[in-house]
Amino acid sequence: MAKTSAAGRIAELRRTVDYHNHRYFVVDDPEISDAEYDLLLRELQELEAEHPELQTPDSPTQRVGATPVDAFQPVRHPVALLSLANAFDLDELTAWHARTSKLLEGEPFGMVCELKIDGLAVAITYEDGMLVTGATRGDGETGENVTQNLRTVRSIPLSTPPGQSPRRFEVRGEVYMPRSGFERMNRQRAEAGQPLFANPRNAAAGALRQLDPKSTASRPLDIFVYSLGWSDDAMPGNHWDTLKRLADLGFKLNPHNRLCGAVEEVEDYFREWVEKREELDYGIDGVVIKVNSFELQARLGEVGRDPRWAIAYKFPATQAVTRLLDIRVNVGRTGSLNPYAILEPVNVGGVTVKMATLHNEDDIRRKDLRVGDWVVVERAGEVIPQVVEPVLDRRTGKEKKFTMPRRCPVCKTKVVRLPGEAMHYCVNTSCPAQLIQLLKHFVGRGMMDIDGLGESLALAFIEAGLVRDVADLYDLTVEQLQGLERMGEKSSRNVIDAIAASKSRPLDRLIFALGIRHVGGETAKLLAEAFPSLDALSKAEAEELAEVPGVGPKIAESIAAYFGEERNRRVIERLKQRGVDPRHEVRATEGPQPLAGLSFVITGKLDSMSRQAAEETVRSLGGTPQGNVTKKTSYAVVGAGAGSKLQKAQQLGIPLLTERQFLEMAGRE
DNA sequence: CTGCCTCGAGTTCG
DNA sequence: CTCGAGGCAG
Repeated sequence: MAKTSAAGRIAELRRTVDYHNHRYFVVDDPEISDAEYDLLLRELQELEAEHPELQTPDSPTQRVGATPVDAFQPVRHPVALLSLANAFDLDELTAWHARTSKLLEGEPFGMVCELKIDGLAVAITYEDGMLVTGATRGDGETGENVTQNLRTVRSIPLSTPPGQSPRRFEVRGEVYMPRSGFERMNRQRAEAGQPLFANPRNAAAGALRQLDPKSTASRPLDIFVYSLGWSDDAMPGNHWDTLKRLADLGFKLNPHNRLCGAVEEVEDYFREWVEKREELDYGIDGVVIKVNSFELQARLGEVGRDPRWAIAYKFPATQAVTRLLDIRVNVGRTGSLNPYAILEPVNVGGVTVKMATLHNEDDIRRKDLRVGDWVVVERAGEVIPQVVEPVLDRRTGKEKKFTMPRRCPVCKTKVVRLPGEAMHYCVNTSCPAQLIQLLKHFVGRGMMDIDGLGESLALAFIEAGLVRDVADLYDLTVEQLQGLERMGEKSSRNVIDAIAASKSRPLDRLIFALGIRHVGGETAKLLAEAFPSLDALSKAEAEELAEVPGVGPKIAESIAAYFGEERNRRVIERLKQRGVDPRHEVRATEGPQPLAGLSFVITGKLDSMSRQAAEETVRSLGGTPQGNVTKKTSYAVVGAGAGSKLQKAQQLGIPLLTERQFLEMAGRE
């Protein structure tokens, strides 16, 4: 190929590759396939190899070309990267807004809201349309030169459109690692036996500090540019328009930036993202609010190192450190001894945490938790707090190791731990602790569903000696209840009525309500299908029970053992005498079954119905609702605030449905 | 025996 | 929601 035509083709290829690179990595909307892109890139590489004199540093082939360095050189920032003052609640935000209004003498001002990305701040300088330097934030004054590594981040342009950008300018942004990429990378590292990164932020920091740019290039880094650091040409007079200019120049901006007029809109923005943060493929730890006009920013100035024209509004921390005051033990319905932590009250994610479950003795030992330790408590996304780990640096040596009590804390019976099992059990079936838990279970939703009978009333029944087993409930009278604390005639009457109404619960609910070990709602349904009455079930031998699909030897043995106990037989007998003896009814399947053979996972909050109702809908139309995403899942229905299940579904490539699509499928729309 | 998948049990705060 | 454990297919 003649030299001139080669030069022409190279220029054309660079434009085309740059364009598709931008579509793929910045706009996130590719126009051509990966294979087509690779072909173009390869052609460019070959031509450049044939004509080395035509090579330029901004060519898309030159992202990873540099040789490893020994150390990073310091880079002084011409304009310091400022830190931001933090606001932690709405009051502080309101106060900031009021202060700013006052300083501006009541002049109205627009604000730009941005997500505060959990990554690393960088400053990237361009000269004559070419990327020349990339540096970390460092202390704000001086950072490290990581140009070669930043060049490998595909969403950072190596050059900007000629003639449109200032001769020299600096953009600032946050380099981060997407969660999906982080997980993929950690999986690979695990397979390769390499140490894992604790979180995407550490992984991104590690990637940026690789001395060999080839290592950086293999990590899934990305960037959101959030401001112009400085420029030697005129740029727009406010932040919002500047961001738009930067997007035009090919920089990747966060799509959720928003221009707001009133402080209420800012609060809405914040509240919106507290809720939706889990939906993003990257971590955010708050929102940043900036006064839009540069002129007003200049008038507001700075105090110390913090600009007065911007504030970072932090999300409530999802982790906190507090003191583990004590480890106590509860007795569950099955007799299991459940250790839990008493914590020095601490605010985690906006609520005060005083207690957290510790699961079992092994778990405590694995984490090496000791009474008196300072511990990290987490409440990330989920509602339930967890004790994550002890803070070993703060140990004094006075902490005490925990051992499971040898006797039941309630009835003092010796506890048993079967070989191979994680839990300790109190085997005394008439232990009062178990009775209260069993009673609570019996009356609960999904079982006998007795309205108005909660834990405190159940406890009162037991303490007053009115109830010794679940059958006693059906002998209670209005007069007896009125004798109890805080029980008037009306509420007593309601409770008695609710107890009477529970006699007509279906058989499977009653089986579930009995609280037989290993028998939950699902297994109870299977049993009710196979044995049409309580009588039939109680007479079944273990072998017969194990015939039921879904019931194996363990469950069968547990059921047989339950009905083998004299005490339980008496309770069953008395329940029957009191009219609690439902028969399994074979419900004819009716209506169309458009979802037959399909399985659904409902995740997040739906607008038009509860999750239970949605699961019931699936079942009634012939489908199977699932609790967890597996590769056999046909669809995941995604509501608001979906979390780990959504992630899993995406990983496995399970088709996702919006609530609307789901309703259409179910023929409810 | 191993590796799914499913089910059961316990769970915090307001 | 998470862990542990049971059931079952390969």
